[in-house]
Amino acid sequence: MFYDRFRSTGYMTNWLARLIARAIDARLKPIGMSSGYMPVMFALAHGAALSQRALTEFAAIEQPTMAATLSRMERDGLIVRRADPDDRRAWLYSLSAEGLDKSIKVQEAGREINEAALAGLSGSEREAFLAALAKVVSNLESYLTKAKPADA
Amino acid sequence: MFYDRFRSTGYMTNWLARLIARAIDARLKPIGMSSGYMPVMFALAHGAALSQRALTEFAAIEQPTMAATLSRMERDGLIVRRADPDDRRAWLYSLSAEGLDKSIKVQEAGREINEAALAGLSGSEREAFLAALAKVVSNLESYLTKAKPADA
DNA sequence: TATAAGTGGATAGCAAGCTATGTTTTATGA
DNA sequence: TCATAAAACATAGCTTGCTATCCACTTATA
Repeated sequence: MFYDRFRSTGYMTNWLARLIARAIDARLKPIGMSSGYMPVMFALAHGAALSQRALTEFAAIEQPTMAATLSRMERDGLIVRRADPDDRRAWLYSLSAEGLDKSIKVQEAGREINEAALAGLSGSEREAFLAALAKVVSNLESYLTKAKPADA
Repeated sequence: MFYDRFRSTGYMTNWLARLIARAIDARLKPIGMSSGYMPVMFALAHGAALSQRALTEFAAIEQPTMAATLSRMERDGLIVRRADPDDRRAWLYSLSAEGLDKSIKVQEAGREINEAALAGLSGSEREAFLAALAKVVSNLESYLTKAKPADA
């Protein structure tokens, strides 16, 4: 029997990620935001001022991706940046008044979509699912770091 | 206690999808392919000739995304297309000799990454994980189709 | 204290998603 | 039959992600 993509972690995960992003974007677009902004909104929600580097690590994305995201968020008036007084290379980002206000809507949207996603799963099924997700992420992380030196 | 993104389906799923895509791309790039080609490679692997519409449905993506993917695959010599004799609007896509040859590598890469992803999970844990993924995808599908008419 | 190495960001260029919209052909129905 | 609706594909424009590379500034070291 050949490859059943509905039983492929890669296929299903990609599909699910796109569906969730679409659902989030549908909720956030009317208030001028989108799914890529979420990690930044969460990181800065309590008034923190973080560097691009810190935000990049928080969101677990690559630095140029974060740079582009921050640039769009600044364009949209959600964040402000000031020079880091201790390092002339760096900037410190924080939420604008508008961004702080909207960060509540972002949390609501996140909770709503997560709840819709897990509908019909029991408490223990949810626990098992989230635990498996964490395990699989960790597997892939080590798979990717292991692959690099082997090539060299 | 505030939002724990490591227990958010949306966050973890997005993270996992990116990790898997990276792992796949690392395997496929040396042979001139990438993760977005996979559904098409699978759909056409046994010599089928399908329309863009059929491929779009198979891959569960939007039509313009498939159009762009097919255009890159044609550029890379993996597929050929001929006019549909029964419908002058449509094209029929199939794998080139090179594409057919490479489709085996794609399946191998898919199996390898899926296995790496699920490492350390027991048989029943894998079953539960895949079942939960299917359930959550189906939840999101109906959430999205439900949301539209409510807005109108 | 110079120089070398390392770090924070910026930029270029591409892939893979999406929505919205246009064009051509096919199908329907009054 | 002919007008209209529907379908297949193309195109524009945007977001979010990646790798590779460069510049400027800091830090470490000979």
